[in-house]
Amino acid sequence: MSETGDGPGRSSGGVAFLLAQLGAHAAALFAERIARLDLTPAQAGLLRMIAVTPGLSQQAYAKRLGTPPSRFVILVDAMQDRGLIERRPGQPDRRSYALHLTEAGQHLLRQLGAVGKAHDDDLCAALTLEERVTLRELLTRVAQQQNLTAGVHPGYRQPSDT
Amino acid sequence: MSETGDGPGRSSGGVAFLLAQLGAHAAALFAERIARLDLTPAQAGLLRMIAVTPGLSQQAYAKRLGTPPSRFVILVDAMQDRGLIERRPGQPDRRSYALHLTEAGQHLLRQLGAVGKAHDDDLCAALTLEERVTLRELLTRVAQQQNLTAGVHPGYRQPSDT
DNA sequence: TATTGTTATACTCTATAACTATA
DNA sequence: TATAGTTATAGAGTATAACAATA
Repeated sequence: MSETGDGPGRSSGGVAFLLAQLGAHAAALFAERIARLDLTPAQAGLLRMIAVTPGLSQQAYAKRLGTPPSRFVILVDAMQDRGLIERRPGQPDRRSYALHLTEAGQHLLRQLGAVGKAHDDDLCAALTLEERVTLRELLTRVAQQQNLTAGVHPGYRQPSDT
Repeated sequence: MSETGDGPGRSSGGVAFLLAQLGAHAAALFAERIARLDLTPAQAGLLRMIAVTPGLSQQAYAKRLGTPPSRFVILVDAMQDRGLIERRPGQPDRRSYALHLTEAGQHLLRQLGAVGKAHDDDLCAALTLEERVTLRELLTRVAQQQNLTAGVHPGYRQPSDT
């Protein structure tokens, strides 16, 4: 209601603020939804990443996700224990493992896709179909110009307080 | 590049994913910028909140920010030590303090406004002025429909891994 | 007895770095 | 000697709950 001067499209927030606010909201809502599939956002991200590019080494995935190897191991452990992914012995380098989805993992991935679609629909409930296409197009352009690689986004960093 | 079916405006990400990705990016970039003013996102948020609605009690602000009182105290301490805000004895309830910006705090707030504007401009570099207005309008509608109170957004929750 | 602000404590999450096994 | 994966440890950040002063 009471902001500074009106630049291009300001007055009640600014695009950056709206993006941060809606981004946090979307992420929180998504986490809530996939919790019903017993998945965390990180697990869902890895599931999708392996589906898109299977057979890489753990380090390769960890690097793409921006996760340190130590953190990545427990992520893989949990998903392997649940039978969602498997570690196949590396060829020819026996130090490394190649990660692949199991049958169960592929099944869960399909469920995840449905959940993601519903999530998207809910979030865009305020928009017409045309507006929604427009929004997606604008956001895509911004993301590209900002050099954000499609497919993965970094886990939210916690802004410190002290 | 390779996604499931194309619903309304899908194919390379979906609106929700783009929002989460761009939101995290915008927040990280903003944190970086205001670090030059020696401010954390939480501090910047409080500064603005006090500017908009001065004289409330600590609990009132803490509640609005969704921060537990214990966390809020150290936030206020740091900003008071820097001379940005002051605690005035509560009237008539002497248990509470009323928070206000100091002269220095108001000065920093103006700088913060300039930084925020630059941040917004950078983020929207890919868009024309018209497109930027459109984007802001669409995001505002979505935010309203999702019941997000304008002015503050919750500190990003960390999605757990294990 | 309830409430404001504060301090103390315990817990979660994360990354750095030591370790092993292959190369 | 260097690298993939793993484990151990320490640090930061968070919230819960005990505490003192005022109502």
